[in-house]
Amino acid sequence: MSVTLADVAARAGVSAATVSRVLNGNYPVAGATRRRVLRAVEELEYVVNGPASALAAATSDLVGVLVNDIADPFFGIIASAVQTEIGPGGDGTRQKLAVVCNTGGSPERELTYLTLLQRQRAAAVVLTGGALEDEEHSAALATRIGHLAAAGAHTVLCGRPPLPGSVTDEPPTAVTFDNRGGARQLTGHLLELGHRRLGYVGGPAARTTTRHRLEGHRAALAEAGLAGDAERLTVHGRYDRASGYEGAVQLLSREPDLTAIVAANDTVALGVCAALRERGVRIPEDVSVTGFDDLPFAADAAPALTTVRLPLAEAGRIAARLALGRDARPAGGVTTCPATLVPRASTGPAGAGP
Amino acid sequence: MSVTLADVAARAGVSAATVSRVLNGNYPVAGATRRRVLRAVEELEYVVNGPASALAAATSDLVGVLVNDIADPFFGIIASAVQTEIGPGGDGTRQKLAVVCNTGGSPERELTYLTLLQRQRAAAVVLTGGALEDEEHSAALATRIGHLAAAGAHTVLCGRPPLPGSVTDEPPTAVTFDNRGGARQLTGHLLELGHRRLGYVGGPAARTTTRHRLEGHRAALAEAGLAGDAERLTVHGRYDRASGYEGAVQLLSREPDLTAIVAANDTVALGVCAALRERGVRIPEDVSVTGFDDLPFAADAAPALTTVRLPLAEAGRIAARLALGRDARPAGGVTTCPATLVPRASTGPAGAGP
DNA sequence: CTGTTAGCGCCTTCAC
DNA sequence: GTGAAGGCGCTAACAG
Repeated sequence: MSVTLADVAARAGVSAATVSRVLNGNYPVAGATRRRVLRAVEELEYVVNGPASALAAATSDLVGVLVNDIADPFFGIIASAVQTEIGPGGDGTRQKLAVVCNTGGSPERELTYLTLLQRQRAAAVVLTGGALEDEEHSAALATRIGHLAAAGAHTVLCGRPPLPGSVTDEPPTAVTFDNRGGARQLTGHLLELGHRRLGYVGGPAARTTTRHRLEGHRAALAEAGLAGDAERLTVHGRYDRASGYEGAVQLLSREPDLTAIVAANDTVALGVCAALRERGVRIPEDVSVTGFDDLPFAADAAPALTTVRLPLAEAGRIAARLALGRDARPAGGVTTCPATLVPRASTGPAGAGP
Repeated sequence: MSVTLADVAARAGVSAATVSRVLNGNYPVAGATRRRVLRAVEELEYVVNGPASALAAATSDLVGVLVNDIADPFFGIIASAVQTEIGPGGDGTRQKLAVVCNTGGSPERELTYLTLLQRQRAAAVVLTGGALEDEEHSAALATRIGHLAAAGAHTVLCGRPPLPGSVTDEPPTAVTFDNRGGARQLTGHLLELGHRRLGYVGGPAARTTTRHRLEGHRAALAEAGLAGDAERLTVHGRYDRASGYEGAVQLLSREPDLTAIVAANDTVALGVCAALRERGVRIPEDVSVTGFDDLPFAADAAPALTTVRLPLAEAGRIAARLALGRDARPAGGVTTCPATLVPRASTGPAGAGP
């Protein structure tokens, strides 16, 4: 049916092995021979059979990228960076393809996809997004990652802390964000502006990202002697706009005198803003609002969001290089990306509250 | 090294063929046998070798998704829908994996990726985003799609018009957006508000999406007897924020009395808004601004963007089903998704201009 | 530098 | 309903 290596070999008057060598460029071949082979490839419009070569070589050109939801720019930006790094124009290495898997934040799907990637003999895997904090799941994850490693695929965590790691194996490499530090700075910024009653709309409980950001927030509060109310002024939700809306409404009913609301991320912050606007609360005159991540839309929101910038693309790039073994594993296995406070119009001096 | 079909077969006391049948569920196997096999699979933690089965079966579980840039929510939303449709929870069919390819809008990369997908023996391909209007490229594209088809992979265009199509082969299926109609409505809305001097910041020239939106705009203008100025008041750029910014500046210098600016899409519109804001031009009191696509951030921009909603997720879903052959090819091969005007705060009655 | 020889692990007729 | 056997197209030693 379709043209094979053997066809090319016949046409070029060489053996299949030689054609393979030319195509993979990992073995010396005489210039003239190489040219003849390449011409035959052209003429026959030969296209390598990926599965066949993956079978024989026991590795494929696929790189798995697990994300919560690729429609969310947070993940889109990371995935885009990964794909750029592994894609065309890369150094000598073969073009790799990114297999994007939406887990929807579900731990089971995370495991399922890891197995599916193992089945494909993926060359590497980048596992993004905050992790569920659950012993059992972590263990299951470690097992899957171990299987992948056994098959030669490095797994790199991106945006999640390193796994506990068994005693024998070295835990997978991780690229993390300084969520704690960023959150600390952010709340510090509000405190400096004179805010004393701060609400917090967090992400889903039992997620590393959620916890770290909340910890940073609490740390800043504690430093200012405001730890007492923290618990009462915290609500949890999902990382979406609706959660921000609901969270703001709830916080306002719990504490009508709030002068600031810290949101789990930019998207949640938009929901918070929407709720406030609907109630005629001015931002930031009455209530200041902050986001997290500094996604592209944050600068264009109404008002422009004060937030914390995370170098998402950079992290994706690093994770990809690490996963492919292009860069050496850092000591300790963890690379931490800095978080930067970005003050904008959504925060201002503490006023009287709504 | 790793456990194979044969190992499972041995453990279950059956032949490899039987195990294969159980795993693929496409052949009758006695209940007891099936259970024994499944147990052996569990016990051995057997994971199918994807490349091997792809080689033998001459088809893989991969579905290609070509996008301009997965970091752009426009594409992220479509890709997410595709991935959801082909992913877990699907009907009986095997879990498929999405291979996301960033073309960056480059025609060469588009071709390269198509070939790479052919090499992987992809089961289907969804080609999103506006197309370059160029005979030669269209022909090359048609050829590649033909090769893919020969290998059993349907290609579905999503968000781009059907390819010319050779005489012999039927052209690939397409899911398109009513860009022309949407643009017509949008400009009609501005005209109704009394605007007469409208600027247009378009996307890259020679792209179908760009042209269709511009045509809709011009059609509305012509209907109102305003075709004369259209050419002079149009600038082209990329589909990004910076282009919107530059475009607005340029338009304003060409025609200081503009009362409305129509942007190629929401992202460009944000750039336009930023430029206007910086110059102290009020939106919409002085100048109205419109976007296109209705991406999630449009509602939260400052001010909320009047735009045209495109059912992106729906389109992605449909394209995926068509590509996998889950749904029948519609008559004519083209499914058109409607575009809906979404009036928000960024447009208002025509004032005196800036 | 190039050809020969074995598989890689699975699917799929074909028999039974 | 199940087993046996051949081959999918390529790579990787091993010779030469």
